[in-house]
Amino acid sequence: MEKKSLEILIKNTNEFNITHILECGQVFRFKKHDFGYIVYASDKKMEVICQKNSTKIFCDDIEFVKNYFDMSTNYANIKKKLMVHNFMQKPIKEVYGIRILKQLPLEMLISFIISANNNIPRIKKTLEKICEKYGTNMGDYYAFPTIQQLANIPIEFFKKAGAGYRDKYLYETIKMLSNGYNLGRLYNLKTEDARKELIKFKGVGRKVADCILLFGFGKTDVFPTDTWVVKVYKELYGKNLPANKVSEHFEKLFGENGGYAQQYLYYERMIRNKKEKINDNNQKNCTTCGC
DNA sequence: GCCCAGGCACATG
DNA sequence: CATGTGCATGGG
Repeated sequence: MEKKSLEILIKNTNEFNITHILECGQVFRFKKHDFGYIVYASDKKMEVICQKNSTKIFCDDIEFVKNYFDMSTNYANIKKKLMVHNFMQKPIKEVYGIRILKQLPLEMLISFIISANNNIPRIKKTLEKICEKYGTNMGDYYAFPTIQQLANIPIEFFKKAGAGYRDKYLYETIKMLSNGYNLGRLYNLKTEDARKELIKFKGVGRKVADCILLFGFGKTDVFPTDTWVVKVYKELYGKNLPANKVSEHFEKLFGENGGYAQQYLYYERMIRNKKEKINDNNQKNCTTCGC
């Protein structure tokens, strides 16, 4: 019983670049293929075909796709506002076309608890194992587990899946959820109040809460600060500041567009590090040119 | 072996 | 309020 697959065609512009959207660290359940990507979100699967001038997305629910990729927001307008600040120009030019995906709050809560002091490949692997074992079988993929399904997971499984010491944070958080905590209520709270609520969960501090607020609840006035953004601040202002102070600084500077600015700064800094590493390795391995 | 990764909980000044 | 420490685990 194959479901009918519908198609949406999106022109590649400075406001839509599928690689930058997926690789900028806001989403973990996707796989790269030679034709493009397959993206899994809540209980949906999206097949992304990359072409020269456009991107095709196949899914059985086109309205879901439009909402997921935030297609009703005017990104050109947002970028214009961000580029008032000179230091934003390079990141926006380098990693153009980022959009903030509208993801499932439950999936963000679990994903970003796992993300703390972790690396992206391992975060991906851990989430994949959880979905494969406990998510609903959708035929050729697995949905993200519901609260009821998550509540069936023994704590040992989280460690086996690679969550490490975060196993107890996941277990405690899921217990709170299955005892009736209403995550959806946070949509209607002001950012500051919603953040206080999220920090009540084990394994959720300021940074993890801000990622959930931005990627799960669409609160674009938050500016999540991780180790890379701390480096960005150091490079811009010449001094180190604790992460919460860095967040406060940029949230004041960018206001309602802080989340968009953060994605550009975070991703550009991370890409730059990756390039530097490759250069270092090339130098080490180079035995012929004497460089 | 070392250091680091989309930090947090917890203990202590 | 601020600062310091331990933490599972895999990759470079």
